[in-house]
Formats: sequence, structure tokens, C-alpha cells
Amino acid sequence: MQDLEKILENKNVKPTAMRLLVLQLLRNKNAAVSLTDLEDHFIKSDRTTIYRTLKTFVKNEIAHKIVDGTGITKYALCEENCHCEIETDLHVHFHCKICNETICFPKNKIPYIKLPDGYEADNVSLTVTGICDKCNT
Amino acid sequence: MQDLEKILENKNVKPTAMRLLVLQLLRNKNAAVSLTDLEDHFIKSDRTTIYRTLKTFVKNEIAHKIVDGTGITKYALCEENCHCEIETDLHVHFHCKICNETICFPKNKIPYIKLPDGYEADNVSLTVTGICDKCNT
DNA sequence: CACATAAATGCACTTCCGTTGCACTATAAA
DNA sequence: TTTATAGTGCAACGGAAGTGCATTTATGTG
Ligand SMILES: [Mn+2]
Ligand SMILES: [Mn+2]
Ligand SMILES: [Zn+2]
Ligand SMILES: [Zn+2]
Repeated sequence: MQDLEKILENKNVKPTAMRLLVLQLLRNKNAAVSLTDLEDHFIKSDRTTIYRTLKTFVKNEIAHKIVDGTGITKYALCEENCHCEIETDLHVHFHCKICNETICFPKNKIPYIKLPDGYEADNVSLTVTGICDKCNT
Repeated sequence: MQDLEKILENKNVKPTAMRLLVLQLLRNKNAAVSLTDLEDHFIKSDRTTIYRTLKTFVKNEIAHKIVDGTGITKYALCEENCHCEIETDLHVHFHCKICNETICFPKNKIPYIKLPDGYEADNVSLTVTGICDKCNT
């Protein structure tokens, strides 16, 4: 619990109770979580507080936002030394249509995409949908 | 207007007035469109009808659904001879954060992603966000 | 400690999008 | 013409994101 505070302070985020709890949950879970997931888990806390906590985490590069095609925004902790740089830090995500979990594939970096002249990229999202190993056969 | 009917009939979709109009608009527009876009354009038609038209188009492989990170589902016509196969037919999409348009990059096929054992893919989405050529500088 | 200020939280409410149920209408078949 | 089927329109619902404002908690200063 101690180093959780360090993580937040290193990113200039004050370690409030709510933030520590959300951070802890994100770290213990190996799947991406949605705002509703957190709301259901921390039933005593208000949805808005969790919403703003996540927003703060994304802004301060503690967590990253994931678009998995479900229409529901998911969040996962950034890797160590992540700066959310498009060339180096972004990775593939996988969404299982059976168990409905979305997980990070940090080993699978997103390949470079050559865009036509004039186009400028500042973010890339690559999501694979299908069946995960646990749900397969 | 004649060959629009052919397109629908080839996909076993009856060419109703609404379907022909939506198909025509999709073909004349080089950007992906949302349900709301169509609703605003065909103000005399009901939102539900357009919704179901798009659903029919996707099901019958006339159009494909695009996840561009905005949280709003977009649609665009399939390429000629598209069968929405994951290995051959899927391409990159670009979303401009200035003009808010989402366009297809049919030349940029989505590269093969090697998944860990046990994972099975049935869909892939690769979206680049940034500034398009028209909006750049 | 007392007070002033700023940050974080909680509550209520709104808006937007996707979706569904059901009734009505147009089309096609018998 | 009757009957069945497919398409359309209307109304409503539910989930999710987001905002305004009041209240509480933390911080800092004399
Ligand atoms: Mn991730
Ligand atoms: Mn496309
Ligand atoms: Zn699964
Ligand atoms: Zn643009």
C-alpha cells in the first residue's frame, strides 16, 4: 500500500483514499476496467468521483484509456516508464466476446502506419476482438 | 440510380426507397457517416428506419461498421468484392479531431497480429487519430 | 489554534446514442 | 380479394458520459 502513494506522487497526483483504492484495483486486475465496473465495486463511492479519478489518471499518465469496440470506455494502468507516446508506448488490446474482458497485450506494440501526405497522427488504437484463451473450446 | 438497385439485389436486400437513398449517400460521401448524420440529412425519415437500414447493410456486407474512438458508430460502404474477412478485407481508419471526420484508408490493410496461444481473432480494428490533410496547418 | 483558500467529493440533473416493442402500412404471394 | 410477410414510424427505455453546484476535506498562513 505504501508504494501506491509513491506512484501517485511521482505523477503529481495527491494520494486521496479514492485514488489509492482505484489504483490498487487497477494494479491487481489484469483486465481493463470500465467506470461501471468500478462503480459496482466501490459501492460506497460516488460515480462522479470515480469518473474524475480516472480522468485524472489518464491526464497524468497513470492509466490509459482503451477503445475496445464495445462502446464502453475501459481503463488500464500504464506500463512502467510509459509516456503514452504513439511510437513506443502503445500496444494492442484484445476484447473477448464471450467473457467480455478486455486485456492489454503490452508485448504487441502497434506497428507503424504510413499515412498519406498531410496527415498527422497523435494516437493509434488497435483492438482485436474474438475469443480469449480461457473461453476457447 | 439504376445500379444502386443492383448492388442491393446482389446482396439479397430488397431495394426500398430508404435503402436506396442511404446507399446513394454512402457512395457519394468519402467519409464515414453516423446514424445521426443520416438522421439529420433525411429529416423526413425516422431514426429507427435508418438504424435498421444500416444494420441490414452491415449484416449483408454492403457496409462496414467503424469504431473510431469517438464512441459514435460510423458506417462506410464496403469495397468492391469485400467479404469483411479479417485477413484480407479490413483496413485502417483515420479520425480527424479537427473536422471530426472519419475516413477509410483501403490501401492500408491491417497487418497480421500474432496472438498468444489459445486466442482466436474474428475482427480487428485499427484507428489512427490526428489531423487530416485538409485541416493540417 | 483560527481563519482563509484551494482541492476533492457527493448529489442531482442533462444529454446523447443505441436499441426495442408495438402498431401501422406497403408489398408480394396465394 | 384475401393473407402473409417485410418494411416503416412512433414512443419509450436504458446505459453511459458529462456538468453545475453545494458540501466536505485538506492545505497553508498569520
Ligand atoms: Mn493497455
Ligand atoms: Mn472503412
Ligand atoms: Zn474470454
Ligand atoms: Zn480534418
